[in-house]
Amino acid sequence: MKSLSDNIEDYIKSLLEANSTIKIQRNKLADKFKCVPSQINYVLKTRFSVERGYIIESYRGGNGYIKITKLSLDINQNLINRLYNIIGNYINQKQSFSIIERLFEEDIISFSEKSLLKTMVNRDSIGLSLPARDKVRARLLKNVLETLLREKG
Amino acid sequence: MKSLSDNIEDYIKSLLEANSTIKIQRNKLADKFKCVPSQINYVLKTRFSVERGYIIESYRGGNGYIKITKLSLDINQNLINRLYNIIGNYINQKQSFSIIERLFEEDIISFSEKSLLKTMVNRDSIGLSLPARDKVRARLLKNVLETLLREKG
DNA sequence: TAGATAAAGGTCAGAGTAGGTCAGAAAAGT
DNA sequence: ACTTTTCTGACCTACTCTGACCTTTATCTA
Repeated sequence: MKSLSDNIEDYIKSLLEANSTIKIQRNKLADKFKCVPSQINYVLKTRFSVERGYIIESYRGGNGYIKITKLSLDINQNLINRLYNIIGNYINQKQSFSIIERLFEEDIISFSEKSLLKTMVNRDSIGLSLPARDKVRARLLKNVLETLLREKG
Repeated sequence: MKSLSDNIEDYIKSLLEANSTIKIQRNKLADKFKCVPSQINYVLKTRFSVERGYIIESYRGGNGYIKITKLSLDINQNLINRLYNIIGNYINQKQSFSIIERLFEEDIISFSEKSLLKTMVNRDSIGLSLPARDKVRARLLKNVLETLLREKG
């Protein structure tokens, strides 16, 4: 059974299949899914983040809207560099999962590579307590991106 | 006389006969057997471990679930299991490289997966000093082997 | 035209829902 | 009696959803 958030996510993605940029109205969408408007913000925040390759812009006031753009980077090297720069000295599990998911969606890594990487940056695998864990994760992931640049760049 | 745990075990196994992957809800199941939810975790831990050929994944929050996968053990999986058991609580870089190399030679992982894994268990990627580094590496690698069991099973 | 009102969207705390962990009590073996 | 296994409950963590309150922009009206 899919959650409300999952359904809204699916709906937005289906819109993005026809067009890489779409405009939605928050209240209308909330109405369609019979939920509170801020639910839409929650979905955008958790599923359409920059790490996942989306840009969100919005405009308030009368005739306001939310614009969602799916970035499609043609040159992988650029994407890898960008992702690399998103990672600072620390990164949490959620963000790192988003980055790995992105690499998969852009065909830079295979499905099983995705699984392996997620396993590697998983908090239980690293097994340290914070903040050491987030620091190790950042290093692991940065090194992986470097390897990917060498291999697939 | 069968214990509660035995009964829950039997029930889960009967579900797994129809499908090698099932999703359950912890609270519902606990309800069905009139026990506390953590009893389910106990059963999963004692009867559905990796060593016994099962993989457990779960998701919290609304619409949360526990996913149980039964692995069909074949030759590769036996190898993976053996490698798994070789790894203790600590493993150094050299040993881990030979395990990864072995996985590659047995066609369990691809060339690029090999590169990624080596990057991950590399001492610079982990970046800690000994013995913490070898401990983290052991955990990482064990979890990777579990993932491989799930993926390539 | 300034000020009021309406019409968007944004933020954040907290309730709700679901699973995880761990120590210790209880029961079952030996 | 002692050891191992089972079972429970208290407390923890993760994800979802709502509602109250806030900001921005457009439009209407005195």
